[in-house]
Amino acid sequence: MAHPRRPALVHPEAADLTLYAVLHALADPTRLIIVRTLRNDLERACGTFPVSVAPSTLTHHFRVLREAGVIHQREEGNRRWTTLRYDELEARFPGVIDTVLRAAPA
Amino acid sequence: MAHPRRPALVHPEAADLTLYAVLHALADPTRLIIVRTLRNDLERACGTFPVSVAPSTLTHHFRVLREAGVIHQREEGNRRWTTLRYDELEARFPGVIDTVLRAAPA
DNA sequence: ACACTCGTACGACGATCATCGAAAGGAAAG
DNA sequence: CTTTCCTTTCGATGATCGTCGTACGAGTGT
Repeated sequence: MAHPRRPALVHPEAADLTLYAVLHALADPTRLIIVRTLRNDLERACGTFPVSVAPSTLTHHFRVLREAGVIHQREEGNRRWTTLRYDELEARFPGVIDTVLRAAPA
Repeated sequence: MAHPRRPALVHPEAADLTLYAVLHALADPTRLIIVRTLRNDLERACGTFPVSVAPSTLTHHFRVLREAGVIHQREEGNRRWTTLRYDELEARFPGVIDTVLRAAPA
């Protein structure tokens, strides 16, 4: 029994986010693609992001983003739906997401 | 003869900067203190930053910032003077520095 | 029941990280 | 010349990172 039950998804409170964790989460090409995609489309399933890494690597990046408070994930049947915690990030670190996305390569 | 001559300080061209390296450089409390200090005061000597790490650790952080293109350093006698490459950063990644500094804890 | 899909958990790998102490260089001051 | 000061290089440490293959669990659909 490797994983007896899917562990509950942990999302830090908005007040507990640190700028360092957010910046570190954004400082990676694959994760920045994820964030930019979510900034355009509201919600997406894990497998539908235009990235080119192995599935297990993608899971790792989602965890980094989730634990930094950048994304929110909810489960629905077989899929895991992901959204950007844009409003909370904007309230806590105003302008950071959009400024970084605007500076990021296309 | 450990270091026969002080190696010339390497500063990347503004066009060669990557957002990932800049974000990674900013994603550290000590380095963010350095950047904020330089945003206020134009130029400072290495030893005059309000940080609490060992001198050799400080040298490491300056190298990370320098190689990411965030700061510029010049030697003068015994001291090494450091400046923020603000105009170049602003031209390449508009708003990133100030937005991050505004979001950073005091 | 069966196969298929979606996404994860568990190692494992080499690479990089932040930190420090010790030693040393060069410059300045005595 | 000798001492002191500023900052570096080197080497080491333990931690974390990004990547992947493999195995698996839970849902979906036939």
